[in-house]
Amino acid sequence: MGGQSGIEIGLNAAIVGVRDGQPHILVTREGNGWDALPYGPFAPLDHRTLDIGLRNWVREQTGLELGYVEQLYTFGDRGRHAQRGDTGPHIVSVGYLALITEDPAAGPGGASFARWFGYLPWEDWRHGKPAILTDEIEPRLKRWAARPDQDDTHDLVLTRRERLRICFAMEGADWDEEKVLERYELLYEAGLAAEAKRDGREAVKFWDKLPQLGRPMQFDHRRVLATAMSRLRGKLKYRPVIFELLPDSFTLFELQKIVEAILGHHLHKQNFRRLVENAGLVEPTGDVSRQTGGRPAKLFRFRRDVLLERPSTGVRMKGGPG
Amino acid sequence: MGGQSGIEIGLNAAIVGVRDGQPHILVTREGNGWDALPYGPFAPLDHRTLDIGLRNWVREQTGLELGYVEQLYTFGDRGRHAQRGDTGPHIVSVGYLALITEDPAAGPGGASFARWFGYLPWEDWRHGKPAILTDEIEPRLKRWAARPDQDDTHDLVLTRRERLRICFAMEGADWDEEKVLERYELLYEAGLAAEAKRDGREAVKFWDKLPQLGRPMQFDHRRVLATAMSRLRGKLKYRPVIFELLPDSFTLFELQKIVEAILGHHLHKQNFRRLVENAGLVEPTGDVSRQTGGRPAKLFRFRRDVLLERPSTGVRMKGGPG
DNA sequence: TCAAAAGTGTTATCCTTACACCCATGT
DNA sequence: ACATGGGTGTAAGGATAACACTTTTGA
Repeated sequence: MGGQSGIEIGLNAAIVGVRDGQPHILVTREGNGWDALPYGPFAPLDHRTLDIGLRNWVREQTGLELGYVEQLYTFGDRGRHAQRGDTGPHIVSVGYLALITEDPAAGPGGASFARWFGYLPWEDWRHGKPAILTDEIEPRLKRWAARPDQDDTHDLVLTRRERLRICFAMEGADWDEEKVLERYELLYEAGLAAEAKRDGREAVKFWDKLPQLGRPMQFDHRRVLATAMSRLRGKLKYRPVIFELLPDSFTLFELQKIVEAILGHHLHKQNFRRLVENAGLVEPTGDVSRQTGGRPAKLFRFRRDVLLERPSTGVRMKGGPG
Repeated sequence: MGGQSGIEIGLNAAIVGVRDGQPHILVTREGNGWDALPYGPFAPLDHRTLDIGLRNWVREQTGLELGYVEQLYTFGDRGRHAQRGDTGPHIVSVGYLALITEDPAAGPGGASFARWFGYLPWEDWRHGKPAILTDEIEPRLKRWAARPDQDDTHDLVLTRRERLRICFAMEGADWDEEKVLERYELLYEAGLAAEAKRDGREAVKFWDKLPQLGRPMQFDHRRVLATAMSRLRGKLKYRPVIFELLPDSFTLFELQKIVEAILGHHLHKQNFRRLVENAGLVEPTGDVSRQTGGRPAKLFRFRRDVLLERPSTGVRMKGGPG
């Protein structure tokens, strides 16, 4: 077996917060114009665990004290962490999802908040099917699916056409909001993500000029972001994680708007309210908010007791009219 | 920030298969009498990805060609990978779950199949509440909960008593079959897992003599196994992963018995059959099996098409009479 | 007065759960 | 005959999804 040399572990955090009712992530803007997630190497001599390393590192860089933190996945692909020369150590990156309540103060590294749909615009169906899907992505994916897939090393249980059907709801299939990562990875594999070109993938030769399909990111950070979005969309439905993004008190409408922003589609108002209340997720504070644009709304707070109650509670909900 | 030195990435696989209707895992028996999961270091020069590294490594050691493989979690705790002296590199371990259909041939390393409930006996409720819980674990956990928890570094959202209630169904709460990892970690933290003593944890001083609470494992492998069991119990309910453990054709009774063995409790027969059939998970092969001890049973096979259909299909099922 | 959002009420449908019962085979 | 597991039918209950409608505020 070959040598074991020069491994470094990178900790990346997709730190999600809400500003103006929209989900944002904390990014740093690099010199080459590509955004990056907050990133730091794991230093085992300083940090007892990976989680502690991540927290310490984010604190040092941005002053943020992270609350909810969840490990997502560990990626080890050579070639997706490359930048030009690539003579450094092999980097294995551990992705994290963190949820915060407030706007972070801009840290020394110049971190700032950016809308997360800027990176994955095809994931936002709140205003109907995104034009970028119909106009740009689908036609190209169809061409890609028509080619044989001998060249790629993918477990060939499914054909390209079947994968398109499942991931991108082609041929009348339903759009599965949780398949964010699968979609991004497919776009990368098809050479439609700008990162594929940067990494020197073969499939890119097939395309002449490509519009920008979502803002690209440094290293494999867009993949980490996609993983974070997948996880959050899934977890929302069976754990009360959404409240890690909200202030202490909020109206049901605010809650709904944020859930919709995370899921990327509209929900049915009346049923949403009833489900949330019946599930015992919230309790009224007694106050009302008059900033609603309409009738004043009761303010609610998260009932922390639910963490001690039923094993699974979340905001499970199918789609509905806007 | 401190130095970055001597990191090694270990790949561990909890390889699950079925023998005699019971789930087993592939283990190697080490010199000191403690079992270990198949383990190998990640060699980035040889392997393009972590998954490929794991597959190659398992192939070399056991001759097994893994099918279904899923990354579980990456653990970086110093002190839980220690063995006596501990002067080696810091080891970050990436845990995997793999499912196989057939008994493996014993590999050169002397790997063998062991019942997975041997390591986590409190997880098997198929014959009622396990005696080891009532007789050994619960009384000790109550004593542990009565002590203050100043010494441990745990995010103190919950008290020890609340954690017991949630993880171990104390005070009338329901047993959540998916909390396998949380339970094992709590036992470790309380010093009730033999690994805690090996790792030199403080809490151990509190106990005089402890019976063996499940077979311990080398390094943090029992934690990886617990993670695997948690994941499998959860995933079963929304993805058709169970069929990765079954031969091409099987009776519904065999299917049910294996699901029960994974979940650790009995299911309601009639409803199980209907749910599985209604969900379109299986189709009859046309043959029957006469090895049933009763009326011959129709043989079924997994309908691979479901992978192309509804976004979530699995064997979701609440408990029922035995 | 109107737009915007807060709220209430009702109903159809599906899924889960539970119970009752008959069928075919080997010993 | 009887034990064992295979297999079918049906009904109660709860959760979801889809409607329609009223109320209260600010502009």
